[in-house]
Amino acid sequence: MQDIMDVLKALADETRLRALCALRNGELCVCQLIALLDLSPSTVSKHLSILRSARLVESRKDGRWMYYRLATRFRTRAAGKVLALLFADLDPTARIRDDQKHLRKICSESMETLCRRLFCKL
Amino acid sequence: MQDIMDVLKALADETRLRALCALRNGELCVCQLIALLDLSPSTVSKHLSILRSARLVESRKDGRWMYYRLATRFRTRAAGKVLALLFADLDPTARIRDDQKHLRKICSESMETLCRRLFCKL
DNA sequence: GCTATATTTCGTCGCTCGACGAAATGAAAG
DNA sequence: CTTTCATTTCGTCGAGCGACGAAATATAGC
Repeated sequence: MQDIMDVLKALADETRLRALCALRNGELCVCQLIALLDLSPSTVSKHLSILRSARLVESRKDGRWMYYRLATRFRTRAAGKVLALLFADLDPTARIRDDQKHLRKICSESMETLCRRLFCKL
Repeated sequence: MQDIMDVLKALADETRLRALCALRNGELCVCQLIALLDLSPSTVSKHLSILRSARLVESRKDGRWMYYRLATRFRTRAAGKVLALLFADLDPTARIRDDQKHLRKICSESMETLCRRLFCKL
């Protein structure tokens, strides 16, 4: 029951749904998610830790960058299928379409220049 | 997006999941749900109004009793399927099994005697 | 070993949420 | 039409959540 509740509570937040949708096309660095979601690094990090606790995402550290991706094996039987259903419903929403467009722009940039823009106040 | 969020937020609460599971076998009166969930009438009523706002349940008034049942048509395409997946995962949990047992006892009683026990403090 | 930098942790603030009791509503029974 | 009773609405309180900035952590490059 707790596992199921963790998953549902993790899903019951628009920002986290946006992050999950963004990860559909493959792993992303935290700084790319910060740029996409337009929130403070600490806030984004907290959201990602909630998603990871629910086993909806997995993470991998590479040098100074931390990459997050959708989980491959889920904690509850339903989680994967629920996620697929949610994605189908979320795909056509304006917010997610905007995010996809925004994400393409973000990913076209190198991570060094992205981080420079994010952290050094230019 | 708001529709999807309403559904997910409605599902992200253990009490409301228990209520939904209880309604799988057919409609129930508010007083039966009060007895099952062991919460104050106002609290249960509030939970049910949240489920109704999300279009996960429908209601029907019959005399002095208000009956709630699972919705037949859902607001979002995913909702019905998500619910089915959740039920499959919830069914084997201890909490839901206890509720099923408890519910059989509650439903074996007439609503008059049930309400008498609930409201008149005997 | 420092320094710079990407991310997380911690503490705090304001808001939402779930709980309740009291009061309001509305249908039934007398 | 008044009373009774099932349910909902309202107001409030405490707990949890999402936001942030500051400080801590960890890795890369000098």
